Amino acid sequence: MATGRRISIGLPTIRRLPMYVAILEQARQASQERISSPQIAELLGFEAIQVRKDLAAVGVSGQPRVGFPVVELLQAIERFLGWDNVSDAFVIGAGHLGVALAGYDGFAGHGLKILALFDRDPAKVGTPVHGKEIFDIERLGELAQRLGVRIAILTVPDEAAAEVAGLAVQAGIEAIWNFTGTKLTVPEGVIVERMDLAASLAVLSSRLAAERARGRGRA
Amino acid sequence: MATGRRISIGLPTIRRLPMYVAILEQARQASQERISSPQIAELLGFEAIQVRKDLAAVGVSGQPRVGFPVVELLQAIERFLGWDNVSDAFVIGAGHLGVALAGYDGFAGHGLKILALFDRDPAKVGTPVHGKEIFDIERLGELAQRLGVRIAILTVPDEAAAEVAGLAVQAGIEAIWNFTGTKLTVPEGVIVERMDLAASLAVLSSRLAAERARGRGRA
DNA sequence: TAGATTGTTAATCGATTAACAATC
DNA sequence: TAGATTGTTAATCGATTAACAATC
Repeated sequence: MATGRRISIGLPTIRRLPMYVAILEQARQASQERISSPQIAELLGFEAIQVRKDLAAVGVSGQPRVGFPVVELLQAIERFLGWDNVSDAFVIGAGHLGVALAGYDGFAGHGLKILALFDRDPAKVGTPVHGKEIFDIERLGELAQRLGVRIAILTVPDEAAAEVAGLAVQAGIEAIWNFTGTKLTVPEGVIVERMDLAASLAVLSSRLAAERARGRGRA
Repeated sequence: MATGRRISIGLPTIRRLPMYVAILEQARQASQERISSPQIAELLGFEAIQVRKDLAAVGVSGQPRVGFPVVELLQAIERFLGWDNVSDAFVIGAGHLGVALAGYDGFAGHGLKILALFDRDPAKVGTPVHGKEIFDIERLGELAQRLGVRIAILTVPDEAAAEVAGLAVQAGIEAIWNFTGTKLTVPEGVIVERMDLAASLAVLSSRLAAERARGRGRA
């Protein structure tokens, strides 16, 4: 029942919250009113105690023997994540990845709405994709101001990332979701979150390499 | 100098290794022969002690007062990650994201080569993208066998993920790079690595939400 | 030599897991 | 009531950071 927004909540917990959201949405769809930590743990493949710890962090209490209220819990997590109201965003870099993200409809449920794309290439400018306009990057500041956009999704080539991030900051962007492989340096107060393809691939391929090293033979 | 492949190396370390690779490649390009942990730390924005710990984990020694040998270190990390020889992969799901990944040329340097795509939609089958054929998913087993492909990059809609992952496992796929929002259950021995868009977005948007909650006013 | 850097050993920190009393 | 589940407090585990002797 408590709503206290805790000062600090661990990053691992925050990264797990979307999984709870997915589970809880399923439960709501099935008109399930309450769900217990062992149930959630079973569905996600981890331990009940971890579920309870995570849920405690967002400040919703359960009821012994019954579990947690599905709708209330869902709302609390979405509120915590800021997924309860929509934030507008621009995609900068209308390459394959940028276009793919602009067309992804899963963001709608996560409080993210992509309004438009930006690119430097005149051949792309003016040709809408997924019903969204592609503007010249020159117009980033003007349009960010006019539309009050504070989030940029950065999908330019690695070499251009630092420069374009600078433009974004100048344009008043407050948060950059960085899909490039480049580490960005930004003024204090600007949020950068890296979507790290290479890190994920490293985990996959190192495991594969380890397995290969272990299991010789077996033609 | 030592090459000992340590039994267990922490996941956080593995996820940082690609950053070292990027830095080291730059250094090599600049014909720099040695690089010190403070130098690397400066470039990546973390502490020298962490760099030394990470590098120790892959088993290359530095020289006091001089630093680490750039080329040797680079090779050691790439060998550890399995990025030193190419693994073939299929993209399953020729939607926007799948096509974007198939066209991404950054994988070449990371030991990953996408040979072809698969989709269920007859309209997509037979129309190559980025010079790569799109096959009917029915042919996954046959082609995986014939070409010896062991990695699948899963970019189908969430609802189809579980079923298609099952097909992939049946086809002899050993490692799945999962770009869907669905948690996959696979037989023991099959590697699944999740590329978690939602987790990353959660970190970004929760920080934004926290900032918004803190800094009222300031029109 | 003097001094910067490595690598080891210890201390700190945070996250996960365990144990269990409180609750309905 | 009996028993399942919560939430708290403690224990464990692993990762990061600090301190410092060894090295060239």
